[in-house]
Amino acid sequence: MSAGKKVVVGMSGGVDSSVAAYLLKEQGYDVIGVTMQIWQEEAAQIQQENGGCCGLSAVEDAARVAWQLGIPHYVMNFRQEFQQNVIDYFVEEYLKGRTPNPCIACNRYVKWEALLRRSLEIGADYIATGHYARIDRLPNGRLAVRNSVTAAKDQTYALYSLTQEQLAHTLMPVGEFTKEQIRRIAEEQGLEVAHKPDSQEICFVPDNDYAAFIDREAGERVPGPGDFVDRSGKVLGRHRGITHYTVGQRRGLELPMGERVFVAEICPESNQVVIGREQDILTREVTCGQVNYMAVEDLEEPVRARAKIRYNHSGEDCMVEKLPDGRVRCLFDRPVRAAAPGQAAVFYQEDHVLGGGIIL
RNA sequence: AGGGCUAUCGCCAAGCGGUAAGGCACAGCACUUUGACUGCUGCAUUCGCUGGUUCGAAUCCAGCUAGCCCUG
Repeated sequence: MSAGKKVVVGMSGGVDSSVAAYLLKEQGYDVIGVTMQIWQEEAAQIQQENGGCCGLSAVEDAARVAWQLGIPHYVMNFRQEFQQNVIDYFVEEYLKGRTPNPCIACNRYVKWEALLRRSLEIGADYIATGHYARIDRLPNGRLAVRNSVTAAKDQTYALYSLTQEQLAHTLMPVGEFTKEQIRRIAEEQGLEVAHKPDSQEICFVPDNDYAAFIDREAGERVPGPGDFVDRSGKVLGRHRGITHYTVGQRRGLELPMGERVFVAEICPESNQVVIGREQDILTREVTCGQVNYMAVEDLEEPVRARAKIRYNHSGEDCMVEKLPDGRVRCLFDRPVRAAAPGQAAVFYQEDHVLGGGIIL
């Protein structure tokens, strides 16, 4: 069934996508390696040092792996798409006092819209990535992303926005293995990237100082210092600008309140950052917009599910209900902490993705 | 320039003659393919200053300085 099928593998130069390419080739696919160029050269050089997941620096590594595997390798330029849908989005969200997840935007707009479209244009049947996730056909006929065999390496959270059409043209061969197995396969194949460190942090922010990055990108538009206030409006101190904070944050507040305090809310209009105690950042309910349904076509009735409100979240049982206006309300069995507007809430049933949306 | 009270880490705060608790803040590390959270470690050879008593004082005494309060 895989014979002759053409698949474009997005090769970042890391272990995962390298092994993905190897596995597909072994399975008989006609594999083409593609590395996406997504940001400026200068930044790429800096990033090279920390082994980013999606850097230009990766081109050389990817090309070498492709050569070793005996598959063609191309570089595609997606800088504009990345700038617009990931970087600009990231900056705009912070300016609005929200907390974006750039990986989700990158997956949706760059990997699965731009890369998939261009791959189909050049005659490919699928695109493949090195994500630790699997795609299953459910009894109801729908395609859904499912947890990888290794819960520790699950990446389904960042893939909730994929459409049926996109899923039908996607392969994720790495999802059948554990990270250790993948590294071992890379070693066995003599791939130099076998021991490359895992990527982390935001790939396009070289020094991990995202606030400074926003300062550079937004320039004049960056809001200046303002007041830290408590829930009653009492001024507690001065903050360095709302882009430096995110809901649930504790460190860096420089507020000796005698007990641990957190950012409870960010108000762009008044340029205030509301400070609260542990209990103040707990919530039982969250409303989401920009909903994508995956395991179901629509949500007729409220259903039980387990929701993750951030990438690294074990999840919390809840009731998911579609509102008349199309938004979705999530009622948790137990309070969740620091649900940040801008982050995604992804709903799971069993081990597959039911759908998800952006927290309002 | 009458009386009273207080002066211990950036903030708060234990200590009451036996050789400086704790919390918050802060820093580093760990964790982490988003921002966060979390965890671990570190953080006053010194107790407003100067003398005195004592084997030994942040703890007792005296003076000085500063702040607060009450009377003028």
